[in-house]
Amino acid sequence: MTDEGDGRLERLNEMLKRRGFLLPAFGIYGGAKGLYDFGPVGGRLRSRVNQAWLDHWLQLGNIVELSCPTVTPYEVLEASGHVGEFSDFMTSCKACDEASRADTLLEPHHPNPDALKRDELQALLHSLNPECPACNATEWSDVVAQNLMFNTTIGSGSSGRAGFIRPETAQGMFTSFPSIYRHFRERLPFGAVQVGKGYRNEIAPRQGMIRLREFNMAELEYFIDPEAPVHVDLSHWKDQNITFISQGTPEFSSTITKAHDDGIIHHPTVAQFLGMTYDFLVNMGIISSKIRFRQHEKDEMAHYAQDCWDIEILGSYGWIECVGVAHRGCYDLESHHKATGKSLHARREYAEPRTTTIDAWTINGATVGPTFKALAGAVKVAVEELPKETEFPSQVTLSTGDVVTLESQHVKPNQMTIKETGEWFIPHVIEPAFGIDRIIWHMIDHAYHENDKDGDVYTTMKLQHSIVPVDYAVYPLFEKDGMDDLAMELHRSFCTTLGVVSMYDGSGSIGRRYARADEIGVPKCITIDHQSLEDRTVTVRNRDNGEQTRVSLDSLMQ
RNA sequence: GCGGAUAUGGUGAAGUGGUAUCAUAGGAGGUUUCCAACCUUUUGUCGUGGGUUCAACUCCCGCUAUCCGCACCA
Repeated sequence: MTDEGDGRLERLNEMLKRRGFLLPAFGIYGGAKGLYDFGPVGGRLRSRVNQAWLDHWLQLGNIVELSCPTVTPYEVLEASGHVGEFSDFMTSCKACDEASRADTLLEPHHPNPDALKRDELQALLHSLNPECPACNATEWSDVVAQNLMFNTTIGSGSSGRAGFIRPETAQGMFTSFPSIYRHFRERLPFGAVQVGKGYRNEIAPRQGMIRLREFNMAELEYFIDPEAPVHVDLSHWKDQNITFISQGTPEFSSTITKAHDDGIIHHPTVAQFLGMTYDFLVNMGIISSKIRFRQHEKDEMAHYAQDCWDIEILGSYGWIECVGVAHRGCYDLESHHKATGKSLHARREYAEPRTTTIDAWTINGATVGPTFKALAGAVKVAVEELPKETEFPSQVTLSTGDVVTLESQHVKPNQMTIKETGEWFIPHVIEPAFGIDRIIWHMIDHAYHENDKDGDVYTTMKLQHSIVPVDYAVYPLFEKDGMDDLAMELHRSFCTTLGVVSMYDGSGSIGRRYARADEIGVPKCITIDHQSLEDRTVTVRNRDNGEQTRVSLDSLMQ
């Protein structure tokens, strides 16, 4: 086998271009860094993976699909924290105007300038005055954050509004929370999924499909009541051994079920989603031994996250993070709630209504007001805290420090019963976020097989049948004697069947056509030969073992 | 972003101061009753902008992109 041999990655990339899986975008203009086309073959593959992903999560039964805009107002991403965090700190030389990264300038003077905050960088820059690499001057402008999001203006001219092209799909689902909440009759838990594009203006996109400036992502935002008991059956994953890396531990093998029982995975829903993610990846053809779950270190996690896992896949570029499953707490909804003042709460009804009986004193507004004027508010608070046995007149110390004497005319008995049937809270969010491009890359990487055939490399794409770009290739053995007509009839029949992709190929020898089909992973090739003309039977060739079976044409056309 | 290398048909590569070669792939025709066969024929190329020159794919400079390190990486 030449599977791990030298140059495999180069041959794979060359094939992906030649066959139209993946190509540099805008190639006739020289290409554009970090931007890729899914070509004539890859386009179909991508859309099938997207659909498979949606179908997988919709199985939960309480999930809706959303599609939110990529163009997003500035304020949304400011509230979410992206404006602050997706940035590099830049400064410019006052003499020559050359822009430099502040942390880079300070590298000779500080052990770890990356870790500094903007103000610290600026203070250090202005005290040390490093030389400009371009002109050797030592005067620097204030440090500004240069954002890694693509910014844009929504609308034009003076009425234009600052915005960004979204760096993730999640924010649209958070800002849609009220309508999702209403859709689900105000009953948690529920979730929203979205498959779409995200954009990050990376400084250095690298490694083909691994770091892109425009990428396909798929996210689920699952909203839960943090106090509600969770009923999740994790027994489904009790037998699958998976490699884990937990906080502060070396690699070890366990199952999702056990990792949750051991308290390594903190939340049962996180465990469930890790299991569902594992199932999805394996269904897509990812080799199970090349999947591992890595838990974020405490200092690696975003401050609001309660638990966070990367699902990494081993491929030609090493271990690559392809999915993240994060328990984000109430951070996102709370942030948008604070920024807008709009309610992003859910209601939790008590099992039994809680009644509070008050039997004490309150103020008589008609007399307290004129008597105490500005202090009346503080008087009310103080009076309502007095025990029922209090006798008047009475001296009371207010929260302001003032001491007042209350006469009986200032107060009146306060007797009431308050009944509360529930309370409002901000739901917590558990978010599986998938990098679809990275997953597709690894599907291809794992499906790509090279065999030695008469000294040449013979390649077969052993993609899962559910997501292959082409389901059937239909060949006339020769394009004459009516074999071509019969093949075209079968091809047309396939094409009119919903969800089936068929490819007619009459060019070249039959062996060459099989080889072409193997290279893009067509599971079944159907050949019309002379016998077909007599008895309407055809040969069906299996991609993975080359075996041929003879079946009736009409059974295929149904 | 820094350092190094590279950029020639769809793909992979040679090569030269006088508009370019090979393999493979693609189209057409023929042959062949099933795994990249063969024959004929055909399509298509020097990343981009500028400079030097009678003449630049070739030399020089800029840009863009790619690859490898480093750095960065939600």
